[in-house]
Amino acid sequence: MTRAEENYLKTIFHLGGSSSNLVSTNAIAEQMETKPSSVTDMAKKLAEKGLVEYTKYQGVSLSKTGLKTALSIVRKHRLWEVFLVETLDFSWDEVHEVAEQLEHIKSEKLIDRIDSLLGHPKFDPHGDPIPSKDGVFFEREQQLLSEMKPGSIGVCVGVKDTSSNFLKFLDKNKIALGDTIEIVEIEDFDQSLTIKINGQNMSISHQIANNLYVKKQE
Amino acid sequence: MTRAEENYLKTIFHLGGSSSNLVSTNAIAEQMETKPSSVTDMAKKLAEKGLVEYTKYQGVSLSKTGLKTALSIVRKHRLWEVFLVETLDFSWDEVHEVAEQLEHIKSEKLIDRIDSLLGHPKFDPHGDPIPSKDGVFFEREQQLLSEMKPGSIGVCVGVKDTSSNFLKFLDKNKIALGDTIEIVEIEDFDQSLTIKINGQNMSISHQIANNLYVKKQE
DNA sequence: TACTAAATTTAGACATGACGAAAAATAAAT
DNA sequence: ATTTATTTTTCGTCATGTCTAAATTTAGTA
Repeated sequence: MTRAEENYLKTIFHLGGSSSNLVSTNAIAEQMETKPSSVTDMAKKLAEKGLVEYTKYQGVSLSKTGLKTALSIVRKHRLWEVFLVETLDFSWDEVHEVAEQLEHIKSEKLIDRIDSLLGHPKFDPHGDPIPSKDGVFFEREQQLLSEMKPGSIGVCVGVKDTSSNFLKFLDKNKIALGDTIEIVEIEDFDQSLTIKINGQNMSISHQIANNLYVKKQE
Repeated sequence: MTRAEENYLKTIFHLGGSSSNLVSTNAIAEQMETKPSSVTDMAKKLAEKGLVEYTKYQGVSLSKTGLKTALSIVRKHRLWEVFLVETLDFSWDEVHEVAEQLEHIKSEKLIDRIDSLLGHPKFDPHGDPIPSKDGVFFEREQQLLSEMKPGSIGVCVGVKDTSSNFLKFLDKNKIALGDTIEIVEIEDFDQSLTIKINGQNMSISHQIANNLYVKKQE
């Protein structure tokens, strides 16, 4: 399994291409910052190897083994992110790039030991679930903060955008995973929201709310 | 800098190709388990980039920047080995392969943090010195056990052969770095030695003694 | 339904890194 | 000094993964 192949599988997974759900060549190309023609080439190759199902002009989806492989890479990526934050004091906006490299290290023993060292974490620093060794993980019930109604209360459980810029913004404004957020008001004009967090009211744009996952409190 | 280039630089370094000392194409090919013709190709490329000096039919040696690069890779390799042993409980015969992969991870911050976490170790699990960030390292005074005379005493400080087989043999026979070894006798017939270690006499072949570095005690 | 626009694939090309066979240079030996 | 053997290089080829330009298919619209 080459690095390129692994990256394609991972991308298809992130675009939702599991359980016969088709992902378009264009979508993959855009996500990977490559050209559609390159994606077509690779789609053929992965289909040949039985890692994806591919029908010309229709798109690709992960096969059973393709999904298994993708999950193992995602598992490694997320565990390394936890390691970088917990053990090496990286901040959550610095870990992605490095984890992109570390996820390709081939050693089952290594990732198992990292997993143990960290106490078998269930979520990465951005709140994304970490698949278990056999590919099981629980997609947490969550919704975007932007989908909540005024008056409702939620706990911040994850971020959609993991760009350094967005994460630094959250740090600067003292918004962290685990914080409780109450929607005070939503502005009709621009959908910006007033939220109550850490006992204080603050205003955030729709775009911010659209990239924060919360778990609704009853 | 590609992975292949890094591996060539590392190999040239290990074959002693620094400070204008020429290393032959054949030697590199053998060490890397590749063909001399491939080495020639890469030698040209590295010379083009100013990482080695290369004269046709003469051999290659590392340039100043080539040496610097090689040292940084060796540093990473050895620090990762320490990490695997100290933090993740790998045994010293399991670390090489994984470190061969980890040494290519590109993140200065990562390796600096690993270095800190480990307390800035000076030697790797096989006794090889770890270059500092600016490429300085002290080659310890050492000699092969096979070069010692009967009656002399030394402390085991490193291994020449780092193969899993050899290291497992040492484990099995309770020979570890730091142990004091006295040469009791050398057999004329086959150069096998009787040594006193941990208060007990044992016999080891010349080949074993030829792969153990000791520091002579006065 | 026919036409256009968008998405996708094909075909030819390139860079990297490796290989084998044959040619060239160096080293060794008579 | 000339032949022989060894080392090293050159040359053509191949696999991987990418790209551009052109051709094809699909989808959308009049």
